[in-house]
Amino acid sequence: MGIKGLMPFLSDSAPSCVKETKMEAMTGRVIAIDASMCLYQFLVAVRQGASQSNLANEAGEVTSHIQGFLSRTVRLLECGIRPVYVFDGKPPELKRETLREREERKQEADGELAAAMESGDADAIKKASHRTVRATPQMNADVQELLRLLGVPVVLAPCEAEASCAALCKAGKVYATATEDMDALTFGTPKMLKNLFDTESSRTAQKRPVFELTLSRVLEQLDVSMATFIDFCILCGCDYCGTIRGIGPATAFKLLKLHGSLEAAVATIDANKLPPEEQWQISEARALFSSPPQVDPSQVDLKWTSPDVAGLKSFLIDRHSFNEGRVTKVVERLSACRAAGSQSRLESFFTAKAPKTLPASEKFNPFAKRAAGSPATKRAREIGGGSNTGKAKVQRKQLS
DNA sequence: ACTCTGAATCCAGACGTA
DNA sequence: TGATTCAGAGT
DNA sequence: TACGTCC
Repeated sequence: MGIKGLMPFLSDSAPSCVKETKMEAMTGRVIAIDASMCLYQFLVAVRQGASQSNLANEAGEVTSHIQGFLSRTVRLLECGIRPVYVFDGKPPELKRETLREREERKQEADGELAAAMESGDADAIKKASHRTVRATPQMNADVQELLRLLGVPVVLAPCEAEASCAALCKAGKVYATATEDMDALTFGTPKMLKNLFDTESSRTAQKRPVFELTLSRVLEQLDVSMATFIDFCILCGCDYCGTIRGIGPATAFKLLKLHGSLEAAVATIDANKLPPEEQWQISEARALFSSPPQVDPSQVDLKWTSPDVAGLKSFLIDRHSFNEGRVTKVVERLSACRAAGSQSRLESFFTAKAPKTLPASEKFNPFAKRAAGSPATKRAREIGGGSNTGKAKVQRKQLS
């Protein structure tokens, strides 16, 4: 979920916070990853056959998530990235309504799935089954065991994973948080990576680059404090409050600039357009974003160790019916990158990156008129890091 | 006229082989 | 669930 | 690159 419409808004209004990069550029870095989100994605994506069923072991237990985590993690390690997987804890009370709605939709999908199976409509089965996915405690335990065997650190967040990722990043324990969820920024992650796992797959031809977002640049170019940014995100719409019809990022930002505080901005809105009281706990949402329950980074000891080969084989082959030959290959890949695993980045000499201040002229003005005329203004994908020398690198091939 | 929101729609991993 | 596209409401 | 397979 995250913050409604935040990414397009930042691309347009604070382009200097977005930098294009590649996974290969992350070699030697420690990256925090929202494990619960990965788990969900693997369950949705790793499927097969007309019935779109998950992979399963001989006992009939789903193994899609194990397959997904295994191959992705090996890929990261081969790339010299040191991943830290952060698991969700107990969801905050404020999220209750969001979770209730989500569960409601899943139950609807359950019904649709049953109906589709009845009628044998393969297409409908496929669509409905993707919406009925639920991550079970057992699946979380499976993944944690796998990661332990791989020698990759696991962090159990007390509450939202994104909040603990942010804490680790603020403390300098990780370089960035890799997530698709924009509220990582709202939780205060200094750096986040978006699309890190996008594969250069063929079909869609839309190989999006990895985006590196820098929170300090967001605040600088939008010319707001962190507190105001949090208020802005709440007004845009987040998991913890309802949304206000007719208010999106652009309007939300103008209102905050005009009136200073969230309360003052909201006071100018027709009262019966606001969500009901119980879904509009502004100050509670604000508190959750600014000081959420999170791990204490000083208590977290991150270690990457050699894999427990025997344990890994037993877990994958005996317990989960993986093919022995394939597992052997995975183990070989792991030991191959182990040698390169301790490599650290050798770039600190060059990157004495001067924290160049953004010229006032480049600060976002929400009241300025848009540059008219340019026909390509529609979706200006200027994400070149704001450098004015940046030629618009338009390399999009539009066939047909 | 222009901009924005919100509903509708499509899609969702990673690997190896041919 | 997110990204993208389109229609229509709001300004 | 396109497509089938992983369990």
